[in-house]
Amino acid sequence: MNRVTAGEIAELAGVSQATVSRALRGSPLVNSNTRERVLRIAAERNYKVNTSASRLRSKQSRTLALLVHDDSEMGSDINPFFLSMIAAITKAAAQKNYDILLSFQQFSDDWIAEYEDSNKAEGVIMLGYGGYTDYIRKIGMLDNAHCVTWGPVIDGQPGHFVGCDNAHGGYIATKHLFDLGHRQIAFIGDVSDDCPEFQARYTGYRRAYDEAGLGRDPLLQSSAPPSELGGYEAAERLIDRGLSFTAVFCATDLNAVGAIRAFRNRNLHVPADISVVGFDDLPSIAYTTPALTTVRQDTATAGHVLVDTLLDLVRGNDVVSRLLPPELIVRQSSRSLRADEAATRRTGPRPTQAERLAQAATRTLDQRP
Amino acid sequence: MNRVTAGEIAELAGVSQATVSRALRGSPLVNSNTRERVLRIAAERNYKVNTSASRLRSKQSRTLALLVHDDSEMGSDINPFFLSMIAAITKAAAQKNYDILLSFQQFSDDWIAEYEDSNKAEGVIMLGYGGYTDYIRKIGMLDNAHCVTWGPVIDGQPGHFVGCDNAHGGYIATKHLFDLGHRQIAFIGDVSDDCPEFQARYTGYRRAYDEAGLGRDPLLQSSAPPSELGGYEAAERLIDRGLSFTAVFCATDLNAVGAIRAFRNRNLHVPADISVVGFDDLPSIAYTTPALTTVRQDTATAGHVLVDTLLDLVRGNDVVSRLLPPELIVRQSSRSLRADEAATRRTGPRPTQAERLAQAATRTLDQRP
DNA sequence: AAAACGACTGCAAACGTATACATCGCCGGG
DNA sequence: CCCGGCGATGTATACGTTTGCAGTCGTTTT
Repeated sequence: MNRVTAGEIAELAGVSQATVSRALRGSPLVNSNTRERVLRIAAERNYKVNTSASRLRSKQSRTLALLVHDDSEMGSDINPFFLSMIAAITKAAAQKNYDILLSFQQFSDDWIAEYEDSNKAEGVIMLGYGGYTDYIRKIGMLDNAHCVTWGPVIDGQPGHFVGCDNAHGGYIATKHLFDLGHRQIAFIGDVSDDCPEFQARYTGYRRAYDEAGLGRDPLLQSSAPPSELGGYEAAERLIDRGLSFTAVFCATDLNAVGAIRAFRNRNLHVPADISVVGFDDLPSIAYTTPALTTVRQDTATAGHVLVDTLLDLVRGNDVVSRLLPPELIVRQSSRSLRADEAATRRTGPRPTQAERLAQAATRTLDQRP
Repeated sequence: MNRVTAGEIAELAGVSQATVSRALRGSPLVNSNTRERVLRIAAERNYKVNTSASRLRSKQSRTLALLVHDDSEMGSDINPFFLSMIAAITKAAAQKNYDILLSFQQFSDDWIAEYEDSNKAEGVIMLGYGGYTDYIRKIGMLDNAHCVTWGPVIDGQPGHFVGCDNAHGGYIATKHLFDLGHRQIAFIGDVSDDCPEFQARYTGYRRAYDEAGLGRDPLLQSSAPPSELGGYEAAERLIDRGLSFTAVFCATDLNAVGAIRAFRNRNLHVPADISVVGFDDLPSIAYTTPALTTVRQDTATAGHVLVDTLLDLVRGNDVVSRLLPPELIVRQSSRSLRADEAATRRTGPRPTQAERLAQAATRTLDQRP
């Protein structure tokens, strides 16, 4: 720890310690010559402001706490999407000269008080508590709590939220498939009440259907927990229903990867027989074959909005929950039916996708976990 | 921020502020009845020690800085393995009552001074600077710097390091393949001087070969940058060399995923024709088919060791760089040749793996990125 | 010429805690 | 009966900064 103090710099510069403090903080009160001299000497001596003293006096910590939810006791890994969010938030905070205090502790009632009352942080950003709405609601009740949560934005819900516009994401994903010429598009995803995000994506899917003016067979929706296995099983159920469909929108990339595996097992090729679109743009999903068309949440923007919103809250400004627009990332897993049909006209008939789908519906499964 | 101070608690408890401080910090000086009363009142009033004041007075921040390397300007994502490390480090620190200050800033010379001199943190843990040995060397020169780096541990290198025993990891991975009956085992990975980690894994691979007492064809080593594409291309080169091999050890899971894709393209099945073992146990790699046998670095232990080492350094204890034992995670991507041979004896002859490999060597590639 | 002003700067008081040192009461040994 | 010692508490100071207030000095206004 540094032994050089503002007092010593003051002595060297021939001014008072107060002037040193003002010069360093860029106060307009100090003469520019004086400021320059002080800054030069401070740099020479490698002086750094003691943040503890500064914070004590100014009563500001210029620090935000970041609480990341962690299921790892329950076996599941931390959502890899979070790494991108954590980095984005930290960088956004750094741009505003705020530090980030990281924690994976279990959430508890007085967690926020713990950090704010002790002057460790001015506010808290919560990541991964989207499903824990009951907890969050409690926090929302604390009017004086400076807390912003990344998660589903629900009208009228107390508290402050920033999230991705999941409905719009579901809409553009599904519309993309319609634009490619698909007419029967299935949906795989968890639409239970616990997961407002997935419900919203489903809502967007239906809106795209409505807009296309096509009848939608409710049996094309297959519910699945947000995991690879969930997607696998949901896809099998879809096939076994014997319905005809040429594309699937999956509420999360994990579902999509599982679905693709299920299709492959039934000898259905992606994207030749079935186009698949996912959601989340999980970084490592890029390693799958074929590369997955998906909906990305722009984490850099999310980080900035989260930090800005929290700082507004801290400063007592009015704050509204905010929805961020997602972005479609087109990769090879979805392809145009129209180009397909043209090709078919040129090359003559081949087994149609419908025939292979019907065939798949009666085939036995190969071994699987 | 809290308005309740130790002085107010003192008044309510009928003691002096000093006694309150002592009671809260568990000093043996204070009578147990008094302590109990003070603690009760403090809890009632929701009192939290002001850390700024505490740190100013005690000159200890009870905080560690965590600097994570970030290439993202250069397009590549942050290594997902880091999320697990970040969480482990943060939890390990929390157990010692230390906070973690997170940063993805560009590394700079006075970064550590910045944090230590300002009393923001007592030390720094660096993640992802394994390749930046020239930078790290500079840090190592600063004797008074409290800095521990996660990365390759090289004898005689200045500075303090904690890392995985990559040589042993390469050894157990390769030995696993020998134990399954394989005799020709290829190696894919970056063995350039820039990457001591990968060199060490290669060393372990060779040690296993030596121990097996088998001649090792140097052409079975195919160099590859640590990416999926690198693995893909390296695997193609292996096939095109026309050598015979039944297994591959890849220096990183990314290479392994690429190699598996290349094999599939050449109609070689994993693990039926070729067994593959990776390294890193990247969380999302679990979504590949088949699930990848790999070598895991135990991040929980790594977190504890990093924190303990850094705290030793801070407290002036002697510190030695430490190697952590990796662990083999067996999944379906590697299988026993012996069981295979037994099955072949039962079911009669089928095209041998060698035949398919030779066939693959002459086949043209299908389209690829 | 006095007064008012503006641009700087210094003085000194907090901020809330930790801790060295002083104090106090009490007990037991000499 | 006194004194040393011990356990428990109080007193007072220092940690290094920020900032309200007062002061200085030179210039402009009346």
